[in-house]
Amino acid sequence: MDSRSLLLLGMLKAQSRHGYQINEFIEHNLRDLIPMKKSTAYTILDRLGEAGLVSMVVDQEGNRPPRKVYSITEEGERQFRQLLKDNLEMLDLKHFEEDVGILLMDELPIAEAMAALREKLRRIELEVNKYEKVPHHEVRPGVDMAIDHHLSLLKAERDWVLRLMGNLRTKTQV
Amino acid sequence: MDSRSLLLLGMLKAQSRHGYQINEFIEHNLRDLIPMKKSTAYTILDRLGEAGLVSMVVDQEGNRPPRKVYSITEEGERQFRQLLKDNLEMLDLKHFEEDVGILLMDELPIAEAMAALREKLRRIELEVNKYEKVPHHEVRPGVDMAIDHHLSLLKAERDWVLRLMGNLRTKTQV
DNA sequence: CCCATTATAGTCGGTGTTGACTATTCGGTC
DNA sequence: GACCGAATAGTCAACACCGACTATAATGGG
Repeated sequence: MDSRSLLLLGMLKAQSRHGYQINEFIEHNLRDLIPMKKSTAYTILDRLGEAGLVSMVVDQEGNRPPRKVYSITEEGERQFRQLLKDNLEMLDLKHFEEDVGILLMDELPIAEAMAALREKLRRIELEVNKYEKVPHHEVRPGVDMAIDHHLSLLKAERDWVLRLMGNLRTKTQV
Repeated sequence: MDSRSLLLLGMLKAQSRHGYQINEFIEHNLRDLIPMKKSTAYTILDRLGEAGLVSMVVDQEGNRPPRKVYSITEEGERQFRQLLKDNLEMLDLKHFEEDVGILLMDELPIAEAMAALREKLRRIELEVNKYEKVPHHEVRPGVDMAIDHHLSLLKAERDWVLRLMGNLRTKTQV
């Protein structure tokens, strides 16, 4: 996925880091936004290295386990810029696993479907509350924007489920 | 992915079909909603067969290539019902590749970022128009609901991008 | 009569991702 | 002084999914 390369290049553009730092940052700051695991990060770092977009030097302090410090190259910065523009233009059409349930909903008694949708709504509310309580992120203004994005779509989902439940209710009464 | 098993079980619950029919239906009716490819469908059908949730009989007509007709079993129907309830309750938290770009947006001159966002907006509009023109689906009312779902979220995305562009514009003027 | 298309069945290798695992050193706690 | 957790580095097998490929028979257009 290109967005993962973009993320790593972006992190290294801000400053060179060693692997542990990179994975720490992702785990602590981006966990819900872009879940990328350690092993994936290492794979992609290798690939970026082979492509000459990042370089790596070993940094040994005393007897400590050595750190491998990754930096972005000039070619990497060019690529980064292009990837970033592509990403901003991109409309990533998602396919929703939930739609399968929607599609087949009429195979279930309405009462059970409604119960399931109520549960879903509860989960959405929980998630909305969680994100609304997240404090502002100082270092990267982008983090706030991404969270706002998340929230907007969660709320749209909530509204849609509410509308759907309304429709089902009137249909039952007919 | 469980939703793919659910889809196949649901299709076979409505009626037994042979592999070609299944893939045809998905390709013609669900292409944008749940993009599942032939090879994946066969893999999952095999797995469902091993688990005893579907059965298969060969149906040879004359000299034609034989058809393998898949049917749902009783155990399959039980599983289907459970999977459907799970799916309706599910809140599938998506991770948005676009958020990587949002996150790193401040690495790009504002003019370029705005241009990219305008392009993105254009793509959203195209997609909205496309879906708004899709006629009602007679067989499965669920298809209409799923499309409505899609549209709701697309419009939420559009609104969010518009808001973001508004923010950027005022920020530039400060 | 030939050829392209459609109806029918898959298979198989490659890609991206992850979870679980393995090492080593240092700085504290019991 | 023994032991645990955090800091540091990865590796590797397994999984889901897909794209490209292979086969055969009937059918219809030229």
